[in-house]
Amino acid sequence: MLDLKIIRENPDKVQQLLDRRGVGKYDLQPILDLDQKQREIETNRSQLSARSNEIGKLIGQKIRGGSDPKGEEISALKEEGNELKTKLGELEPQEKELKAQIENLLLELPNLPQESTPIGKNEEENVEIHRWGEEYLPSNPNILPHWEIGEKLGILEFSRAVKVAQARFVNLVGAGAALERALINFMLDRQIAAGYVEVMPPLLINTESLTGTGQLPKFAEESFKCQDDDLWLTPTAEVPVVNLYRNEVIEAAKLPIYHCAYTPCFRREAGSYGKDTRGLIRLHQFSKVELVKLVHPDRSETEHQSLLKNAEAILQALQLPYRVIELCTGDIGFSAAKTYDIEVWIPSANTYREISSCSNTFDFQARRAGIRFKEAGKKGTQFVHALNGSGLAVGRTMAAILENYQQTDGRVKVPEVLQPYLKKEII
RNA sequence: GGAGAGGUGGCCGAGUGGUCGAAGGCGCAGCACUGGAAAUGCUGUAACGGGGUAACUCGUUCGAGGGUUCGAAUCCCUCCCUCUCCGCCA
Repeated sequence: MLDLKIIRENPDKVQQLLDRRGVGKYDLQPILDLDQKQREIETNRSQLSARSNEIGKLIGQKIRGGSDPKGEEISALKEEGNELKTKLGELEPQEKELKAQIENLLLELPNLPQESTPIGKNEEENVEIHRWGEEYLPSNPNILPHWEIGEKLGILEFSRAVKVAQARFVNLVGAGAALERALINFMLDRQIAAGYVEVMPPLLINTESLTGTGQLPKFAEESFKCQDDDLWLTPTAEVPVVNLYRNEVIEAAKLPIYHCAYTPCFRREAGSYGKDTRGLIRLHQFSKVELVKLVHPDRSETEHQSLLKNAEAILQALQLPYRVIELCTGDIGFSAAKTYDIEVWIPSANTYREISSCSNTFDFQARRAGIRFKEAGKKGTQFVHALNGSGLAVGRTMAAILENYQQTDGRVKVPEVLQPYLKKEII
């Protein structure tokens, strides 16, 4: 959520930054109008409240001082109090309604792109930052797509998963299931060693949590919702993990907070019909190890860089070629001010595909979720900066391994760092 | 799901109709003492919103939302959550 005060004080600047996401997509004027009305009413209402409070105190004092509670003096004050109450009874609901309208509009506004986020209309204008591991590009010219080799090896079952659930689900068998577990453990072990504290949050999460991180109210169609409860299947661990601290005031000395979490993630993938219909790239359920940081605002850019490095380290250890791109203003997510995507080489597609997204949301999520910190001796509180990144998407990592490590005999070599986990050198 | 008890400031905890934004403690900050520190003493210390350059000032907030009253942390209603006991269950 954007700071209403900043919108009010710099409407042109805010509008200009929002326009970088797409001209004409967001209009601040309705918010400014409602805000002005709201403040007029607030000024008026608080004056009446002040008098009303004064009367209340006065009556108490007079009665204690020996005035007749049924006498004329007290009755006159009560009368005035009642008149004020009638007026307040009209103003209060108006003010409340205006505040709710402003809140609703603010919740629908995306984050402001960071100044340094490259300006662009869509993904075509993202900027490549660097590539890594071209020496590991596979030389085998006859690589089968991962879903074919997976089914051949009997470790991926798509049609049986469809029978149990529906399209875009997979069943992992034998070494497939073991590889998934190995990847999860390997990723967690590495990130724990890098300083992240592992958490296993609830996978069913409430509406307030999804609102706190920005998935709601705008993107309700992206998540699975339980019919009889106010609970949704988590689309990413970012949501439960960031919301662990919702409405908390953290001591500054406790920052930064680093968490890693393995969770299954559930996404409806509405609107992506026809894209990546085969394989592990786009499923309704997938595993992911997520990194979350809550940090002091002064450190957030440094922390963003190191978060990216932590995600990259996994691919380097697995010796999978990848590139890092910086998303342009037209492609960054709703809550993000700046995002780096890591894309891994997928030989069958002859291209790099997203395997991690590392975003700095600045105070956008913290303001929505009420995550603040207090510095000793300083008055008031500040919002933390919340950052998140995948470290990494497990299914896509498996896809990359099944292809990049595919041997000419149709078997798949196990990456060296995974061998201790899998207790196997080849699948 | 049934019965009972509870939810108060960064934390703990007192407070059953007015002088309560709320005692006391912890924590934190400043000062004194000290070579320095600890201990001790004194002082200060809620958040959010409006107005004001500022000093400051007005309002809101005691789980959430309604209600009673001139006046609610305190009384009433609904909901959420926590704890104890019972039931069910991996």
